[in-house]
Amino acid sequence: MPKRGKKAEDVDSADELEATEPEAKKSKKGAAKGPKEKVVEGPILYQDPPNKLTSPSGQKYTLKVTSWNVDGLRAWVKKKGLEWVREEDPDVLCLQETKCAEKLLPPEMREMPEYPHKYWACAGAKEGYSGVALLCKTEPLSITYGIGEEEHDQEGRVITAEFPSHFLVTAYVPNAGRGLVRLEYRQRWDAAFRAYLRGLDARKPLVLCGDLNVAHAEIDLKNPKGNKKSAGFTPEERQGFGELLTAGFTDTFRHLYPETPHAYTFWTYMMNARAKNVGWRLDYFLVSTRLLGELCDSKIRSQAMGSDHCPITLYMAL
Amino acid sequence: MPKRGKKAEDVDSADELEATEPEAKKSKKGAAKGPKEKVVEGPILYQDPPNKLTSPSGQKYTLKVTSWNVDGLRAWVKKKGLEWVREEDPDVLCLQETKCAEKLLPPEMREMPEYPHKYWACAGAKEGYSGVALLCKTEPLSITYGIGEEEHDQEGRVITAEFPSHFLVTAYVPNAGRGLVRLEYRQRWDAAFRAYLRGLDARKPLVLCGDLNVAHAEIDLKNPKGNKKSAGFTPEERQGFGELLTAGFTDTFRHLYPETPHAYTFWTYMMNARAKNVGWRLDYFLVSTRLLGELCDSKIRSQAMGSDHCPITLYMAL
DNA sequence: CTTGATACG
DNA sequence: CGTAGCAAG
Repeated sequence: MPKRGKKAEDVDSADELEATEPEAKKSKKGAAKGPKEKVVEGPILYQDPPNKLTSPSGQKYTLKVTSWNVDGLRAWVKKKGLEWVREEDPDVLCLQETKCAEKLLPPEMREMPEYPHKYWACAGAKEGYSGVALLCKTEPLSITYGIGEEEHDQEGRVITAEFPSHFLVTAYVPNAGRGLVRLEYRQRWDAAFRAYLRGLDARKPLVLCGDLNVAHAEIDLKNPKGNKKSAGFTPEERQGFGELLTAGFTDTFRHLYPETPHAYTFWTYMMNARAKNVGWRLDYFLVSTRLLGELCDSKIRSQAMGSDHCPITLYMAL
Repeated sequence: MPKRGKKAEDVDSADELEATEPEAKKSKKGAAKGPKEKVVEGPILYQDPPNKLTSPSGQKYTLKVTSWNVDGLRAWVKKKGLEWVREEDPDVLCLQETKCAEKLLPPEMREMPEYPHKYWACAGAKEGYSGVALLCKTEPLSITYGIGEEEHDQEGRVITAEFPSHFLVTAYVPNAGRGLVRLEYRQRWDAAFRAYLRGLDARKPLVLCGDLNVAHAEIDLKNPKGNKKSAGFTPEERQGFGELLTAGFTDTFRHLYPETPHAYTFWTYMMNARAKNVGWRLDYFLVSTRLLGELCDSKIRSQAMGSDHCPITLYMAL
């Protein structure tokens, strides 16, 4: 991800550059054009297609899940995040980066009668860091926190809900950090998390959602060239994601839309990145590959504001 | 000063109490009144009288000084503090609690062609703590920083400007702290500062302004009873102020308005204290007592917003 | 309640 | 750029 104080690694045209670049650009590719024409290159936005509500075999969806990295639950609530959720009305709501101890939850969040079953995981040590939540309309058979490994379960990053037909896992995968200071730890995490998911998958098929903190392929971020050494797009992290797919899981969005570019779920707050759609796809729904017959749609709700990530929604006919 | 999380020590009627108190109050002091009358006890505000621009002997003022604890220069600039200053247009502007390293000064502050002579004192160790400034229209003969004692000169609290007829000292006196953790240090400061001022005063008469972080007498704060153990109103601090007066200096505001109550220069941001005028007089103009013949007026600009303190202005015919 | 510095992203 | 916690007032 882009670093502070550096020259916009992931921004094709920073505001400062726009002023000087155009002449050179036009002289190259606009050679045939008349000198009067003013080239206003608007940002390439992404238009999510209409929701497909049936599975390949024509079954109507029975499960709607929304996942959102809220980047601070309290600020997100103030920015009307909950109103968007009420409109979307998923059966299960998964939140990442809540950054909020349970006792400090906003009352509006505590209430939510639509979701009587609420589960919170918070960072043990550092208050206001990490943290995930899972809210359900119907009660899960069971809930577990973490992935069963001491080293990886101190930061409130994973909640697993067991339902009759499947597991639902929500995760906030550790960021490799500025200067990749935590890349080595991230690789250990990736291996442990993969093993955890394999274990679940051996019992029941699963749905995994959340901020996996990696853009898998070049198509998954605006500026792949400039970010090969940035947290979230290193070869190590990308390969970790690849191994997850190899282990029997499928990236639902990319499965359904294998060639669709400019589909991102995160934009740095810096440099007006969101307005320019200079983003990354870091948030995913992965499913056990044997669930693909039940997959209806995997959506990116780019319009929803309130965080530096946007929400994503999955429809399954389970 | 009032403490966090406690029940408004200095607030006569907290919002929560207002709802329940009136009945009891009315039955006592409103016994003769009809039951229909609704007693709306508005806060007792302070109305600063019109500026007196001449000295007792009838000389027009020649020096106008404004002092303001800005509680963070950068936030204060954003809140249009400078626009108020431009309107007030003093000859010398003294600021306390700038909380800003010189290199981080807002450009608007750097400019200010009205004040070509600008002097900044910042805390050496802790960035964004303490700090005072002195801005002049005419160049002082000399400027010194601190009070000449190592122990007391690490936090950017004093600037002294020498002019032909007088010294001008601006100070941000150390707060005794929550739980009076720094009261002992404060007493050492008071003694050292007093000695410093005595030394100056032996050379030329002086004007001292700034946040002296003490309410001298009961008239100088809303709730004297409840604050005898609060920083800013302990016997130790009050006595320190008394000794300053004994040393040959006069509190100009109180000299001119010996009986005027509800005249404050600070209100905690908490509990809506300013709207209720639950405040303290912590900001002063003291002058060498032999300058009283040249004193025109000492004003409290309670309406000026942008900080938890308001500015004060002195007019002298020097 | 509000400021600013710092950690993290 | 923006959200946290913290220290200080």
